Order: sequence, then C-alpha cells, then structure tokens
Amino acid sequence: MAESVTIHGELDLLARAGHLFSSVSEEFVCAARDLDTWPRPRSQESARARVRASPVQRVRKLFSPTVLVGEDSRRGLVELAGSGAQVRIAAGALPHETIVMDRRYAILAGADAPTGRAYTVTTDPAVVGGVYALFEAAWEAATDLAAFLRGEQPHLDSGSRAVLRALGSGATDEAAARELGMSLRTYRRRVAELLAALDAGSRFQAGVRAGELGLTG
Amino acid sequence: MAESVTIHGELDLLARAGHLFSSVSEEFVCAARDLDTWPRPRSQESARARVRASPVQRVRKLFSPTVLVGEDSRRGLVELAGSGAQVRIAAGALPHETIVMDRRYAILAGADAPTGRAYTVTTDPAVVGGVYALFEAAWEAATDLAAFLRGEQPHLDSGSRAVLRALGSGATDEAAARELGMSLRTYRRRVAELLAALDAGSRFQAGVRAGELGLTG
DNA sequence: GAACCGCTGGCAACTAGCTGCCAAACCCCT
DNA sequence: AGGGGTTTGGCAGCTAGTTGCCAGCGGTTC
Repeated sequence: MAESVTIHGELDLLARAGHLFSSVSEEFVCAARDLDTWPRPRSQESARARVRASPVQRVRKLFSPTVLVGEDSRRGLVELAGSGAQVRIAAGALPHETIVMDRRYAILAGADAPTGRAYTVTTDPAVVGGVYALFEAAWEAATDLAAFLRGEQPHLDSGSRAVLRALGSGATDEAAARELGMSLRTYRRRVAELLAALDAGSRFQAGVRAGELGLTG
Repeated sequence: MAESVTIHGELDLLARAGHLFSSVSEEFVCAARDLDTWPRPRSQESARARVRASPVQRVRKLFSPTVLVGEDSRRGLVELAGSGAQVRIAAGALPHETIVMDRRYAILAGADAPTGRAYTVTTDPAVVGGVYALFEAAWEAATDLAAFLRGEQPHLDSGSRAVLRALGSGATDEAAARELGMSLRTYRRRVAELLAALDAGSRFQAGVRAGELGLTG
C-alpha cells in the first residue's frame, strides 16, 4: 500500500480500509466531533462489537462537548464507555474524525463532498506520529466522561454561588457570614449543602471540585 | 506539487519548502516539543524575523512544558511572545514539530533518522483539517505563557504531593496520616506548609488553587 | 565526643467547623 | 385569620483542625 491514500465515501472506505480495523492489536484512538459519525446504521451495536471483537489493549475516544446535547448520543457514550473504551470530552471542537491505530495507521476524515466524505488513510510515520502526539495533548487536557457527567454543573443557586465565593476568598466562616449578611448557623448550613452538592467529604475536596468545574473564575 | 511529499533533513526542507513560509498570509500555527527545534542557528533572531517580515495575521505557537526548564529557552519564549506570536504551554508532550499554514499546508516532523529528520509536507485537506482541529483542541486547553509564568507551579516536593492527594481524597487528617505512615502532628504540619505554599487562607481555598493548577490529576 | 543542625511526634490549649434540636419568622394557600 | 410547610438563627455539644512548645532522633561539623 502507498504511504497515503485518499478515499471518497464511507462504503469505499470500509471496502478498502476495513481490514485495518480488524488488524488493530494494541491501541485504537479516535477523536471525533460526533458519536460514531461513521458506520452510521446501528451505531451502538457496531461500535460495541468492534470494541469487543478485537483483542485491542486500549481504546480511547475523545469527543467534542456537543455529543452530550442529545439524550440518544449521551446514552451511546455511556454504553461505549461501558464496553471498555476510555471516553473523554474535550473542551472545544475536534476534527470530523481522526483515528490512529497502533500508532501505525491514521485515518483522517475531511469535509463532506459531492462524491462522499473524503478520507485519507496514511502510514507516513511523521504524519501518524504528529497526529498521535497532538491527540495525546488534547487527550491529556480533556475530562473523563464519568467525571464530566458526575460534575456536570450541580446546578447551584445564586446563594450557593455567593457562599462559594466567600469560601474561595479564604475568609473564616464568621467573616463570610457577616459579609453575606446571614447568621453563622445559616452560612454553615449553606456550606454543608454545597459540600453535599459537590459530593465532597471535606472543604478541601469541595475546593478542588469547584476549581476543576471552574465555579470560581 | 503532489499532495504529500516526504523530505529528509532540514536543509532539504528549507530548500524545497522554504517558499511556503514566505507565502503564509493569514495564519501560522505550530506545535512543538522544543523551542524552535528547527532553523537552529540564531534561532531567536530568525524566528523574530520570520514573524515580523511576513504580514501574517496570526501566529500561534504551542509548546510542551519542558521548554521552560532552561533559562535560555525561557528567554527565547518570552522574546517570541514579545514579537507578536501567541504562545501557550500545553499540559503534556507534543509532536516534535507540527506546523499548519493558512489551513492549507501542514508540515509534520518525524523522528530523527540517519538521513536527517524526516519531514512530511502535505496539502491533503483531510490531513490538514484534522491536524488543525486537533491543534485547536490542544490549544484551547493550554495555558497562555504569561499566565503560566505568573502562576508558576509553587514547586512541591513529593511529600507535599502525597499530602495533596490525601487531602483531595476527602479523608480526615487522622486517616490520611495513617495512610501516609506519619503522625497526625507531622501530617498537619505538612498541610500547613502546603497552605503556605499555595498562599491559601483556608483548606477550601487551597483546594481551589490546587484544582486550578491541576495539581490533583 | 560535643555542639549543632533539621526533622519528627507527643502534648496541650485553643479555634474553627459541624450538626441536632427547637423556637421564631416567613410564605403560601385556603 | 389560621394552618402547614419551609427557612432562619440561637444554643449547645462535639469533632476536626491549628499552633506553640518541647523532647527525642538521626545526620553533619568541628
């Protein structure tokens, strides 16, 4: 096979590069904008089958946050995670679809075109390596799906936000309560509620959670 | 020019793709492991010249945190930022060097080889687009150089890291101290040191700081 | 060995934070 | 107005965290 081939359309891709998928042994990584843009019909089953059928050591899938908007795709994600793949959500937009297999092949999806979506399959080490490293960087900075779902804005009312700010300022409970014009007792009640909402066992942990969720900026 | 060309060695690259650099008009983005791995001699001046000479709208450079270890490269970075380029520091490792120009050409550097480093220059829209999108994702999640230098990791030894982890786990001081095999007194001393290092007035605040600085992942 | 570190860990006094209990205040609905 | 639910805030007792003080315990230095 040449170092780099361009293929138009999904069917053609499956026909000409399908064998690559079954040849994956070590690692399969994928960054995509949508959940399984790709073998579209019966997406969940086929995805699961693909993961389960092959003896791949490690499957990592990185998605844009937009995959979480619909209930369907959200369920698909959870299922995907349940079937052994590591799933993370990036902060921003991602490619249409970019796949690296065993650090040897890369498949990059281009824009839709009249002739079908353009896919480029390459074995060029520089391209594969570069894409893989960029994937790593994006992966590192992304949030695990579980954490993302768990931490999904534990919707806090404005009161709790104020408490959060007070806590973050480093003031003592007494000062904070005075500042907020409420009694010490109530302030502490609020703090307790906040810890419960953040599922934190200590104020420190709550601080970490709050910081991670960007509830303090 | 063909869609994709592989070139061995820096000199050859300059000779055969140098004209691309001067043709850039809109945007020049670059992710690299080191500061200007590449036209090595007089790196600062040439980099600055390159930025200044061309009427490029936007220059973005993303580096691994390792560029900050040496005083020299650190100075180089600041200079680079001063000359108009946007500079950010990623959380993890990056490719040797990956460049995208005007979203039309990409240059990906591979590993060193006997014949010189291998560079792949491509205009394949799928590859360029995929690399660009991954770059975007990594860029979004990275920290601006200025912010990075300002808030630079209050260097913590491994002991403090362990304490940090224990605190983050939500355990009580007693449990944490037992876990870490130290006395309650010492554990709390460590916590106090940590709070001082993070310049935090309360454990909650320390948690926020730690979370923001990503000291808990 | 003696003097001198830095680090540890026990003790103790203190402060801050946590929570159950209850009365008072407030709100909404009839 | 009156009843029922929710929220508030005081009190109290308790636990957890904070800090100073000092006695050890290993190194290093002279």
